[in-house]
Amino acid sequence: MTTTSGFLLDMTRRGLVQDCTDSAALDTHLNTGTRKAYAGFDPTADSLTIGNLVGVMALARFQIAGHQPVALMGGGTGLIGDPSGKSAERTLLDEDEVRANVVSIEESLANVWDAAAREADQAKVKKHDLVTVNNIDWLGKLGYLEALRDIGKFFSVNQMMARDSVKDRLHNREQGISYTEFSYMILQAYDYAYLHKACGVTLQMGGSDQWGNIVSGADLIRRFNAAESADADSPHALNAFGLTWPLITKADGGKFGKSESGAVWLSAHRTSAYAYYQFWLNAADADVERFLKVFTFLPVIEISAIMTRHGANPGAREAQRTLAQHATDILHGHDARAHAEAAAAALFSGDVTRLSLGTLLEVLSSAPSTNHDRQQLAGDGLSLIDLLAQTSLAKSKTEARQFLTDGSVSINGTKATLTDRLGLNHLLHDQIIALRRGKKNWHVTRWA
RNA sequence: GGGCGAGUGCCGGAGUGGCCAAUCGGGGCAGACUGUAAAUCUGCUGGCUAACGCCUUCGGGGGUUCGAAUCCCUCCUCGCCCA
Repeated sequence: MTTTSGFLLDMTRRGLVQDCTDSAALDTHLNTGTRKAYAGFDPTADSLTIGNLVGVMALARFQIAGHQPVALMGGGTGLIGDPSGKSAERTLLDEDEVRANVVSIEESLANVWDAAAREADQAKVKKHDLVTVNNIDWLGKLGYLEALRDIGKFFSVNQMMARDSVKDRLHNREQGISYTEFSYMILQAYDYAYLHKACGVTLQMGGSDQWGNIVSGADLIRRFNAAESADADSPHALNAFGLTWPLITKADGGKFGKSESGAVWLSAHRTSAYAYYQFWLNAADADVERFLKVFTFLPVIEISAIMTRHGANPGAREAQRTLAQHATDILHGHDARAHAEAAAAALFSGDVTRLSLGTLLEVLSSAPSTNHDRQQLAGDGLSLIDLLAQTSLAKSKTEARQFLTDGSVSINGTKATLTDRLGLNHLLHDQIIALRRGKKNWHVTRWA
C-alpha cells in the first residue's frame, strides 16, 4: 500500500491537534491502509454554523489524505441533547424536524465535498467519497432493556458523574440535569462502537469539548471486544482512536463565528455567500494565519509565504483576501465567490449606478428591502427623511434627520443631504433606489 | 411566616419634591483618520417638530401636591437575614 497519509502531520502543522489517543499507533494505523474516521454534527438547526466548519474541514482533509470520511448526523442523539457546555437543559426537537434538518445540512455541505474531491484529484489520491450516516437509524431501533443490558453495564455511574459537564450541572441547583441528558454520553459512546463494528470506523474526531465522549466510545469498544473474545489485546480491539482539535478562538477574545449581524451559518439561505465572504475578509491580522491553516486547503508552506507578503504590506490584506476567496470557494463554489467579490467591489466603491439590474439585485439580495408606491415619487417627490424612517436604516424620523445631518446616508452611492427629495429620476432601472447608511448598511427600496 | 433592602433608559449605575428626558460609565450607531482592520478623536443614543416647544418614560395601580423618578397607600418581582 502506498498511501501518502500525511493526515496527522498535516493536522498537526495546522494546529488542529489538541489531544490524540496513542498518536504513534494512530500514525502507523493511518499509514498502513485506507481508514475510516467520523465526526459528528448535531442537527439542532437546519444549518450548521461556522463553528462546525472545523469538523467538516477535518473530514475533508481526511479524505484528501486518501481515507474514507464519515459524517455522522446526530439525528438520534439530537433528540436528546448534549449536556457538554450547556448550562441549561435543552429543549427537545421532534423527529421530523431533526430529519428535515439533516437533509438541509447535507445540501449545504455538498460544495465542500466537491472541493475536497478536487483536492484529492490534484493530489492524485484515490478518493473515497464521504458517507453520511444518521444515528437515528440504529439508536432508533435500540430497545431500552436491550440498551441497559448490552451497553449500560459497561458504564460506571461513578465515572459518569465525575465528568465536568455533569458535575457542573449537578452542583447547579437551578439547572439540574435530567436523566435523559445524563444518558447522552452513553448514546454517543455507542455510536462509535456501532460504527466501529458495522462499518469498520477506527477514528473519531471532534472538538476538544468532545474528548470525554470520544474516549468513552473508544473505551466501550475495548470492553465490547473484551467481552466477546478472551483475547482483549487483539489488534482489532485496539484500533479505536480519538483525535480532538482545539476550540477556535479570536485574538481579541471575542467569540469566533459571530458577525455584526449574528451567527455565521453554512447554509446560503441563512448567511449569503456575500456575507460569508465578508466575514472572512474582516478577519483580524492576528487571526488570519490560523484561519488560513484551519479553513483552507492551502499548503502550510504557501500560507507562510502569504503571511510574509502580508507582513510586508498589511494594508493590501492579501491574507484576508486569500482566506475569503478560498473559504467561500469551498463552501459556496467558485461562481458564488466571484459574485460576492463583484458585489463587494460595487458596494464599497459605492458605485451601484452602473450595475445591471440583475447584478444589482443579486448584489443587494442580502440587504433588507421595502416596497413603496411609485406615485409618491411623482411631482415634488418624497422627503428622504420620511422614507428613511420607513426603512431599516433609521428607526425614527429623528434618527433619520440625525444620519442625514451627519452625512451618513447616500442615495444610489451619492451623499444625500437633509433637504433631499426623491423623485422618479432617482430610480435605477425604473424600479429601485438603493440607500446606504454608513459604510456597510444597504437598503433596497422597490417602487411599483 | 417574621425582619431588612432593592426595582431607573440596551446594560451597569447616579439622582431622593421643581434647574430631570433624567450626571456618569459601558455598549451601540454615525463622522474623521485608516487597510471594509485596530487604536484614537468628534457627534448622537425615548418620540414628534425647521425651531420655540410639545408628548410618553424611572416595576404595576391609586393618592398627596401648583408640581413627583423623588412623599403616602397598595399590589407584583427580586436579593439578604431570621424562623
